[in-house]
Amino acid sequence: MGSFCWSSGVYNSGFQRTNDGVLVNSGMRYGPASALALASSSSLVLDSVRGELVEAPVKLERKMVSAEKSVEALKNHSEAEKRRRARINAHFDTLRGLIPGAKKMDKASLLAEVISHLKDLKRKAAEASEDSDCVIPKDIDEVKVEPDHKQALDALHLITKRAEIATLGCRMKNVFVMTTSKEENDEVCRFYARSVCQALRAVLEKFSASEEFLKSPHSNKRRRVSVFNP
Amino acid sequence: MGSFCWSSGVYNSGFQRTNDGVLVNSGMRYGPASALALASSSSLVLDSVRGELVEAPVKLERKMVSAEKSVEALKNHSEAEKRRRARINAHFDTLRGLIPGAKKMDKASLLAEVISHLKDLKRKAAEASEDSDCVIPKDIDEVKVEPDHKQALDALHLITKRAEIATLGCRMKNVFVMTTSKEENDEVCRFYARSVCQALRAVLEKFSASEEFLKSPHSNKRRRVSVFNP
DNA sequence: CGTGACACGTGAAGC
DNA sequence: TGCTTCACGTGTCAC
Repeated sequence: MGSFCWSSGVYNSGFQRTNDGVLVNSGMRYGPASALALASSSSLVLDSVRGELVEAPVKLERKMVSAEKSVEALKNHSEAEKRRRARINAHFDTLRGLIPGAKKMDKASLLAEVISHLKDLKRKAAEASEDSDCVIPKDIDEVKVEPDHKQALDALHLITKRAEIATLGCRMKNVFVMTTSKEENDEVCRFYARSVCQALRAVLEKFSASEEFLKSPHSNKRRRVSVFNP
Repeated sequence: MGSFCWSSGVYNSGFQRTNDGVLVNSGMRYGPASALALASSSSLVLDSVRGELVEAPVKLERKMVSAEKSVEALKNHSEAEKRRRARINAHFDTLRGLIPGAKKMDKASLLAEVISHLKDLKRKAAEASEDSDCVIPKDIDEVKVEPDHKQALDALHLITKRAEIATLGCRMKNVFVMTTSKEENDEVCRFYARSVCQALRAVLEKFSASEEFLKSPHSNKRRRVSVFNP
C-alpha cells in the first residue's frame, strides 16, 4: 500500500501548492480509493512555464462533481459510523445503569460483569420457574385414573399402611406405603404387585416425559420425579 | 488541524524525496504528534547546491534512534489497541452464546437483547426470592403474642364466624371474621373493636417494617401484607 | 515517561 | 450501487 495525504476532520475541497504548479482538487486528499478513481485520467495541472491548463474546463467540471460526490460519500460514511458508535455506547451506558456498581466501568470489565450477572440470574430464574410450575399444575401434568384402572387397584384389596404428604419450600414428597391383606394368595399378590409397579412406573414416565417436553432447550431444572421403589 | 502523510499498515523508516533535497526520516510519516516532537530541532537536509549536510552525523544518529523509538511506540500502541478490541469482542462472542438466537447478531442488537434479557431475569429473580423467603419464615418474621395480649383478646368474648386459610402458589391468604356476642354493650363493643383494630394494625406494621428491612435496596418485591379491614 | 481506554475516520466486505 | 457492520491505526486524554 502506498502513502497518501490525509486531512483529519475537515471536509474542504481546495487547492494544494506544489513546486511544479497548482494541483487542482487532488483526489489524494481523500484516501487511496478516491485517488485510484481519478488516476484513470491525467491530473489537471496549470503549467507554470507555458501558462495554460492541460485539460478542458468540461472535464474539470466532471472531476469536481465526482470528487464532491466522493467527499459526500466519505462524509456520510463517517457520520453513519459515528451514529453506530453512539448506538452501541448508549447500550453500554444502559448496562452500566443496570449492573450495580458499574457506573464508571470500562467496556471490557462491564461486559464481563454483565456475563456473570446473566449466568447468575439465569440459574436463579430456572429455579424460580421450576418452583412456580411445580405448585401451579398445567393441564399436561394431569394424570387421569380411569374407572377400570381404579377397579383393578381395588381388586388388590390394598391396605394403606402409611400416607405421607410433606412440603418444604415448593417441593412436595408423597409417600404411600401399601400392602395386601394376609389372606391373599402369595402368587396372586406378587402378580398384582408387579402390575401396580408397572402401572405406576408408566405414570411417572408419562409425567417425566411431559415435563421434559415443557422444558426449554438449555434449561437446567432439577428433576422432580426421581426414585420409585416397588 | 493540519494535513499529514500517512503510511497505512507498514512500519518502515526510510527517506522521502523532495525537490529541495533529501528529507531524512521525516517524522511527518508518523502523524502530527511525532512531527511535533521532531519540529523542535531543524530538519536534516542534504543541500543539492552546496553538496553538504546541514547538520552533524551525530545528530542524525540521535534522530534515527528517536524515530525508531516513535515507530516502536506506535507499533505497541496499535497492538495494545488490537488486544483491547480482542478482549471486548471475546465478551461479545460469549454473550452471543448466552442469548438464545443471537449467534449472528450485530453488536448493537446483541446489547439490546442482553439488556432486555437482563431486565426480564432480574424481575423473575426478584419474584423467586420473594417466594422463597415467603414459605421459609425467618426468625425476624416471628410475631409474638404475649399472654396478656391474648387475655385482652379473650376479654372481648369474640366469636370466630369464619376462618379461611387459602394458599395459591406460594402466597397465603388468611381471613378471620370475628364478632362479639349480642349480649355485649354496644359502647364497650366499639371500644374493644377499635383496640383490636389498632393492635392488629401494629402487628401488621411491625411485620411490614421487618420485611422492609430485609429488602435489598433495588428490590421490587410485591408487598405481601396489603389491606386490613377493621 | 509509559500505559490504558476511548472516539475518530477510513478500507473492506456483505447484502 | 448504496448502505451497514466490522477491524484497523491513530490522536488524545488521564493516571
